Parts: sequence; structure tokens; C-alpha cells
Amino acid sequence: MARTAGSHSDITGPRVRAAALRLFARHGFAAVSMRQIAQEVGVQAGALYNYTPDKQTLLFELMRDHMVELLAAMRGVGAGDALARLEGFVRFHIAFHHARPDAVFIAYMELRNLEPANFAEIEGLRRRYETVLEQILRDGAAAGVFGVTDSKLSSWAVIAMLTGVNTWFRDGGRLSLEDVQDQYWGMVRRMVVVPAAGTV
Amino acid sequence: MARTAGSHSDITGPRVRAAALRLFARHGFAAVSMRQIAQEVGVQAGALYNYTPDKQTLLFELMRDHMVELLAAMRGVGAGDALARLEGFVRFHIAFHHARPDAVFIAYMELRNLEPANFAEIEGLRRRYETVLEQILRDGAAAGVFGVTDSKLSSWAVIAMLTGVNTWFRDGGRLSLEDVQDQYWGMVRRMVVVPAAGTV
DNA sequence: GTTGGTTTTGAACGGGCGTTCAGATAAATC
DNA sequence: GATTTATCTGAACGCCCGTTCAAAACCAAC
Repeated sequence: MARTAGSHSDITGPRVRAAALRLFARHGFAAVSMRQIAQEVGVQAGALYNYTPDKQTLLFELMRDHMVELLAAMRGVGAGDALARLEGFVRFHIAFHHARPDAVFIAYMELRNLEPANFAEIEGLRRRYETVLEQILRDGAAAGVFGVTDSKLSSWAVIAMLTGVNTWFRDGGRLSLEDVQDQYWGMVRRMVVVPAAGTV
Repeated sequence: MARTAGSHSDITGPRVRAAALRLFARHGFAAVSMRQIAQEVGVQAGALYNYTPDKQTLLFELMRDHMVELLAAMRGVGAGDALARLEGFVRFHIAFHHARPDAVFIAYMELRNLEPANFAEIEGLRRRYETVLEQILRDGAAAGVFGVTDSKLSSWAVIAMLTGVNTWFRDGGRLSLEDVQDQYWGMVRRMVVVPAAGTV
């Protein structure tokens, strides 16, 4: 024990997780072998077990870290009225997910490869995220600003729509990420905001 | 050759595909073995090769059949102005996808397990589907009914939102499928229809 | 430069993989 | 009921899997 700064394992651990993230996202958890991950890191397969007890835990920790990061980052979306918070949520969701395509992909596609206990934990974290949006929609509805009648259904609809950006958006294309954020915010706003009389 | 009505293979072929569909959706293509599929059918693994040349083709044909069915069924969504066709599309998409959760799941999750040529074919079919919605949005925009400025982006947003229903909707829950269709149609309508003056 | 802990290797374990195929079985045809 | 297809079995092929572990290599501390 008593690791010193700069020891090998301080750098190898992250490299293992990064390789696993890349490969799991590219080929799927079940299709990637520990030997492939080891080769990407430049090590023999047995050495991986210094950094994870098994393959399942490696997957689980990638997903859990991603969700925890998501929840932590979202805390900065902040205050204001429901409309402002909704705009913040939309722009944040798009930017955060765009910055982590591999982790997002895994978090959505590999749920079925989690053992029940691990699945439950990830689902709990996801529900916490969804609840934030749900609360924004409820607040806006209570204030008479949003015409949302079913905040749960609406939050699922919004999140699915926003997450879909990751399937088609690529840097350097016709639209910048800001363009996309603007357009999606416009769609979400029209979707939930009940027009005040006289604004048309 | 010269198969007679009622021969064994007339019934075993579909049973193989049904078992593969179920298992691929449940556990993922890479995690399911030919022996598991065979067991579900009640046959030895070798017998499967009377019905498919290999595992990859089995997956591909499941996805292709699903997409072809989708495109065929969508042709019945029909005519009318852009608003009516958009409503038809929304209700159709939700109903069709709800009736085939396993095929939908596979069609979205197993793209990465397709060989390049097979991937290209499935992608082409998917693009044809998306183009239908895109055209509806363009028509509505041209008619001044929709406020859509980017029909491609909007069609992706709508499809992602609608497909998301499959991840949470369950029969026998709080909402009926008709409830869900109504709510989603309301959201899509508000999202794209530019309100006529005086309707507020 | 020896010590003592940390990390890696390389081989092995038992098992499952997709696929093939000769031979057995079943079903349809005459 | 003999013959001809169609279908299935059961074993085998070569290969890869996740994981373990003794022995080797490495490396900071004294």
C-alpha cells in the first residue's frame, strides 16, 4: 500500500476505465473481452484484475460514475423561475451529453447487462435526474406558465427528445451545438409553455 | 424441395426467428448463443442452420423485416393536409412501436452488431422512414401551418420523442395507449404548429 | 544494494462459442 | 412399402471466454 504520487497504478486505473468505456460503447459489453481491453491498455489480461474485481463491476462503475457526474453537474443549472430553469435544463442536457457520447451510449444501452442490484442503483440515479425536470415542469404548471397536465409523461418526452441529439449530431456539421441548443429549446418551450393572451 | 403445406419447416422457421427476436431483445445479440436459441425452439443447435446461414444473417433479417413492415404499414397513414398527416404519423408511430417492443429494441440497439453492408441497408430503410415525417413537416411549413425552420432536425426530435414511449409505457398502467397518443399528439402539435392569430 | 511491497506476466482452468457434417430419422411421393 | 427428400442429432473442430495464481519484474525507501 501507501501509494506514492506518480506510481504506475495511479495512471493505469484510469486507462483501464477509458479503454473499457471506448470499447463497450463501440462494440457492446458482451462483445468485448477482457483481453481486448488489456491489449488497448498495453498489458496482459490478468493485470486488469488489479483495477477491477471483475468485468461486471467495471461496467457498473462506468455507469455509476457517469450518472453521479451527471447529477453533480446538473446542480449548477441553478435557480430562477420555472421557465429559466427549464431553459437551463435543456441547454445543459444537450451540452453534457454531447461531451460524453460513449458514457451516454453505455448508460442507455447496457442496462440489461447489469446484475439486478447494480441495475437498481443505476435506475435510482436516473430517476433522480428525471425528477429534477419533472419538478421544474410541475412548478411551471403550478405558476400557470406551463400547460403541462402530466409532468411525468412530459419529462420523459423531453428527455427522450434531447438525448436523441447524440444519435445524429456531429461536430463540424451544418449546425453548431449552440444552434442545436437554440432549436431544441425553442421546441421544448413551444411544447410546454402556454401562450399568454396577446403574445401571438 | 417442393415443400408441402404443413411441413415441419414451415412452422420451425418462424419459431426460430421468434425465439431469436425474444432472446436478442432480452439479452443482446452478442450475449445470446445459437445453442440458447435452439433450446428455446426445442432443437439442437445444428438444426438452426436449416433456417439461417449464420447468426449474423438471422439478426439482419429480423431487423430488415421489421423495417420493411414499418414502411409498409406507414403507407396506410394516408392523405390529407400536413396537419392531418402529422397527427396520423404520431398516432401510427406510437401504436406500431408499442405492438413490437422486441423488434423495436433490436432495431435501435443492435445496429453496431451488423456487418457494414447489412448496416447500410438498415440505415437506408430507416432514412426512408424519417424522410416521410420530414416531408410532412416541409409541406406544413410551406403551407404556413408549421413554424418549422429545420425539418430534418425537427423530424429527428419528434421521432426520438415518440420512440421513447416504448421505454416506459406498459399496458395496464395509469394511462391507456390512447391517452398516450393524445398527449404526445398534443405535444407535437404545440411544438410545430404556429398558432393562428386569434386562437389564443 | 538490499528489502519489501506492488504490479505484471504467462500459463492454466473449465467452459462456452459458431459452425460443420456424417449418419440417423422422419415425412412426402410414387 | 420402397424411394426420395427434408430435417435433426450428436459429436467434433478450432477458438475465445472470464478468472486465477505462482513466479518474475519492478520500484520506492532505507
